[in-house]
Amino acid sequence: MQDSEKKNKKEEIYQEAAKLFRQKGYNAASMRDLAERVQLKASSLYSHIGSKEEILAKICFDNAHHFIAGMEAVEAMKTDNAKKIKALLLLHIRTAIEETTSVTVFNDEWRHLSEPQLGEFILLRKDYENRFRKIIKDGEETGELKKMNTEILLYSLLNSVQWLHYWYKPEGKIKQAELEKDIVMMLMEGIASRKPKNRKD
Amino acid sequence: MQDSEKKNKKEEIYQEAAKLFRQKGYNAASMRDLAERVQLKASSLYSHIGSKEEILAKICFDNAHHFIAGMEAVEAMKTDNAKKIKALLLLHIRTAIEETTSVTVFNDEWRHLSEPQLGEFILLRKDYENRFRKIIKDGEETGELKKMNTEILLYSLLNSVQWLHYWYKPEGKIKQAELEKDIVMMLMEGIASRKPKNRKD
DNA sequence: GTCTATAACTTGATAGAC
DNA sequence: GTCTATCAAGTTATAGAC
Repeated sequence: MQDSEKKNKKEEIYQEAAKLFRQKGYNAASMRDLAERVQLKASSLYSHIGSKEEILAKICFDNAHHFIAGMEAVEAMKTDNAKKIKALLLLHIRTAIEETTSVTVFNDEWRHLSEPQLGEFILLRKDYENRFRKIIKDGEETGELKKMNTEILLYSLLNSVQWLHYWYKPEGKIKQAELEKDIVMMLMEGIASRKPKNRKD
Repeated sequence: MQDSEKKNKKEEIYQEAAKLFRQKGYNAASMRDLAERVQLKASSLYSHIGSKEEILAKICFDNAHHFIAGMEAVEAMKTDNAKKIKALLLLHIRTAIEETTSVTVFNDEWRHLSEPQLGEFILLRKDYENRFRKIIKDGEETGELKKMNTEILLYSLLNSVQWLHYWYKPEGKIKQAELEKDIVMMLMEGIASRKPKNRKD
């Protein structure tokens, strides 16, 4: 089974739609556009899918559940909070690399969902953020993390890894291992080099 | 002159358009929408502006020039590179707070520009990034910055401050001074607290 | 400058033949 | 399941009266 050529048309539509939504944005992407890319007429799409928004919803909720599953795995880890945060950063980095297209749509286009799906999606986001916030707060209490505003810390971390797809090209020069190492180092220890001012050792 | 009420209609249209583009995204925002908000019929808008895209272009290029002007000021500073980077972070933070709406549209909606404006805009972006990259490289050479991949450092810094508007509310609890202090500290020195393991002083 | 009317087009989605 | 034909609604923008 040469998986790249034929296989399931429905699957092909979903994948091509994600690419299209990513390239043009949800609203600028038309069903005629999409149909052409899967070599169908626009009306034929509706034998496979229910509506344009159904495609967007599937992409958004699949990714939301993926991140929540990752969060559950991290919460179950028996380690300190700093390691849990590192694990979450890696979850974001790896997903951004392995599922670039769909995670981009998830990140950028979810707001074009309409109610009641929009509300449900926002609840899932909030749930994820709350559980991330809990780990940060625990880390602050144990003294693993610097004393600073929890919200600033939470969202600065998220921002750093949530928008990777805007510049990182998996096929480019930077390898995944280097990306993971440097981002984690930078966020945990900062960009400034330790000043060898009062060195003793 | 009660600046909030009457004044210039053209100015009002631009400001309201920025709000609308931010709320709905450029494509989902209609000229009828916009007209209603400035209490005109859609056709009357065209006595003040040339086209929908002209509004988007103005927002995008105004902001691009603002950031490039800020970059020029920083380049002219007679300080080390770490301080220049701090100054650029503050430029982003302050702009995000003071010009939330327009900087959001600038950040999120520029890709809906059409050629040749799109190409020109991308050149301005690249120029800004190149000049930022130069400061980082200088800082790496002098040993002010940790040794890590320059691209990762550049874009992680930019990501952290470019997407502030997604969570920071100027009218919320966190004050601007705290935001500036914590973000700069976090990026320069990381989130992990110095371990008091081998303390000597 | 603002309006009504409308041109010219694109949108998501459906009906029904094959 | 795919097609042609089409609908109803929405889009930006213009023409021309006032």
